[in-house]
Amino acid sequence: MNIAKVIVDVPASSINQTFDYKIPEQFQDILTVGMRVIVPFGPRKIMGFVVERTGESSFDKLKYISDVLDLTPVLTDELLGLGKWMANQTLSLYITAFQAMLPQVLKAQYKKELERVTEDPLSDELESLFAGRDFITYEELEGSTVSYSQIQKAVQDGDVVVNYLVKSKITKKHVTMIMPNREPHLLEEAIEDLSKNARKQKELLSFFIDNQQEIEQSVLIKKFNTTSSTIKTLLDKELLASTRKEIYRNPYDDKSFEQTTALTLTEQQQVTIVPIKEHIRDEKHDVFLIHGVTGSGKTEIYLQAIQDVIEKGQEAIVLVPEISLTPQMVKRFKGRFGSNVAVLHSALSNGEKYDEWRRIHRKEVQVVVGARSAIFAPFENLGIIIIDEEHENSYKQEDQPRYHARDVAIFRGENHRCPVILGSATPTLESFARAQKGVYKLATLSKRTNEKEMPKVNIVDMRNELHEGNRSMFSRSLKENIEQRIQRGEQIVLLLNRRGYSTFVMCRDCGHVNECPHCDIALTYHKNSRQLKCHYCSYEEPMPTSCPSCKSDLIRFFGTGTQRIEESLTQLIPEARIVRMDVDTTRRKGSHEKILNQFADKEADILLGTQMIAKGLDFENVTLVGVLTADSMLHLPDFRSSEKTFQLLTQVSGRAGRHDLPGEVIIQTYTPEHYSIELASNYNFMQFYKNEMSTRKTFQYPPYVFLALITVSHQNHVKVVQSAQQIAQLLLNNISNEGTVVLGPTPSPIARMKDRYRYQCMIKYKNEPNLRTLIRKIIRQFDDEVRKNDLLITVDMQPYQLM
DNA sequence: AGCACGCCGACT
DNA sequence: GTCGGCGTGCTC
Repeated sequence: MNIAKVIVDVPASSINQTFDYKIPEQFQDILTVGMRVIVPFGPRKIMGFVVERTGESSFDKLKYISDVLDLTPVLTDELLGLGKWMANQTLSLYITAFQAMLPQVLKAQYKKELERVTEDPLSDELESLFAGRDFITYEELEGSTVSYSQIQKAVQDGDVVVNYLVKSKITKKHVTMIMPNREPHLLEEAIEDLSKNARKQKELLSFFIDNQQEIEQSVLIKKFNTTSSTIKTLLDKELLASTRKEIYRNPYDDKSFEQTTALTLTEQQQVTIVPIKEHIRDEKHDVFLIHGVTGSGKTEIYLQAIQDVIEKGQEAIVLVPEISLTPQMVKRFKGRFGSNVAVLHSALSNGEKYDEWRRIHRKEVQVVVGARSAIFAPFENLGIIIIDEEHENSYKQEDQPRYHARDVAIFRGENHRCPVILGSATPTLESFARAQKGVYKLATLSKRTNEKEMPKVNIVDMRNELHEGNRSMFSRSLKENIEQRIQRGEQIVLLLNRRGYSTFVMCRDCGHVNECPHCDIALTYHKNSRQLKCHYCSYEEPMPTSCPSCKSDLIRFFGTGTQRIEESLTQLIPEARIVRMDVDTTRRKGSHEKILNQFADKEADILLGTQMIAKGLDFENVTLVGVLTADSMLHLPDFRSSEKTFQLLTQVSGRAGRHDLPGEVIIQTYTPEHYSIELASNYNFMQFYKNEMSTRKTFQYPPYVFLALITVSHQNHVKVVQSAQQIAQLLLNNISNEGTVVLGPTPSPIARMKDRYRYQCMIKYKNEPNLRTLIRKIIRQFDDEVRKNDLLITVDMQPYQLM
């Protein structure tokens, strides 16, 4: 077993296979499957993952592994299998799948340097560059006048060598610990020997006579109001000793969470949790879909199920959508399980993420709460996996590997024979249909734990407002209600559903719209910088003063940013104190929490924001929720737009009247008759499900069919169309089932991005067992084009964003 | 992907 | 002759 099969860190389809290496003697005992290694690959050195140990190889000129990077495997056997499965499912590369399962800092970085190996004089240029040193980096070389062939010659002559370095950017945080280095009685003697002036030294030594333990240097310095030089003197005399100890960054101070205990469950909660607990006890896999209205106590069910898992000595993964947005969620888990919880989310720094990951890896915690990628937590004894707000599309990764966390969760649940819980007030049609078919087990929580009714929802037809001369963004009813709440000292949440709606610039005379010169998309106006920016590339230009097309100066920006709403709201209701929450105001770390705390402390009457305020927020004083434009994303080219609208309206309505005060919701819309708006206002999920399912059936969309989306892009328009047509033709010629439909090629909804034209083919299929193999085969035929002519082909086996 | 190698035209 | 540009093929 002295050969290792390695997946190397080269993201190219021609390298998507294992490479065999001999294991040097000194690594024979320690090298295990799942570890990262450094291997020679051609002339350079790169990182790779060991996926198998074997005794034989069909390749006869094997090289040796150069180095081993880990003491314990970073990928368990299960995760290796998962990575392989995921790569096959999503048609991505093994190396990409493995990297996606690990924290960023474990990714290798590569450097090249030139080393001088001779005393003989080199060429003048090289000599001045080395300037007496033995090494120079390639960055220095690039900025110099030394030519490539000059180096080549020096290498050939054996005067210099090129070193290929593999660096890992692991950043461990250390503290210095101080401890006594002598028996107490010897320290006593030492105090006697010290001069009278050495007061601090004596104090320190007598401290260590009483305390034989180690103590952090910085704490010691503070405690005795001294400096590191005093300590150093004692260290030099070898009376004290010091070690460097690695510490974890703890983004949450565990002590600050008030401890909670299990609540008594309602009857509905009880009925729901019993079968889950049985599955935990019997180590049986099944998927449970908990369809529970907002406030029905889903989280308490999660917590009590996890309690069982912990008591069995097993582990739990909880996925929540973008957790930085819901500090309240973290609080609930930390409050119940304390320091037994690791938290992984996008707002953490890379170092913090790595620290949390290591706490999981070392089995120092049993629970992880986190966003999408937390599904890869390296636990080996999972007892439950929970996906809260199951319908959220942030569970789908939008770059390679394009996986859906729900699928990964179910795969892991099968591996570990443990239940997977999906929870939502508005489940996806996919999941709910599976529950109806009995594939998932459905549990319904129709009652709120506090027995309160859901807030009443009023729909305002904005067309009437317009007819009656109200051209503002606020209906009379909404304005009156806001004023009323402010008078009563209650609070208001206003949602601007901005997707597909932002502020573009248009000429009122000729209708000219300023577009990005590199992408087929209107530029967005940013007030702060007075610039027009493209959201897809980095292009920006100053706001024009006259129309570039007809020179008219009637050029205005249209649409509705939160900034504009805030301005007009202040005009309308001058006494209102408003806090705004959107991408602009939450960019800085911690600003998110700051805004929410400000609102919670009643320093503002109105919280105005985009979708990010729709989820998980819970303020007891909020009695009015207003949705400014409910239908703004209804007309996007996306078959899920009705579903997304229904979900958003239902979620945001749940923000009102969660406590003693009754809540009310006002939805403004230009299409009040649309079923997704009407049914959201009645909280009628079942009817929405039926309606939407029948449209999905008519137009053949999921869950009735599966989708696959192939996108082709290139600078040359003709080339894209040609290649996309060829791909569509190859698909058509080779599909095995008559029910399979190949649509397109059609231009993507954003037909050009970063100067590249984009065309797509959509495949709708019910049963096409060889589709993945077929697509892979077709793409391989374009390998040459991809490499030589900069053609780009991407495949999404489960598209959520059709852009 | 990234690197070496080899061929070619251009230039001191 | 020497330099840099690009196409080709290989990486255990």
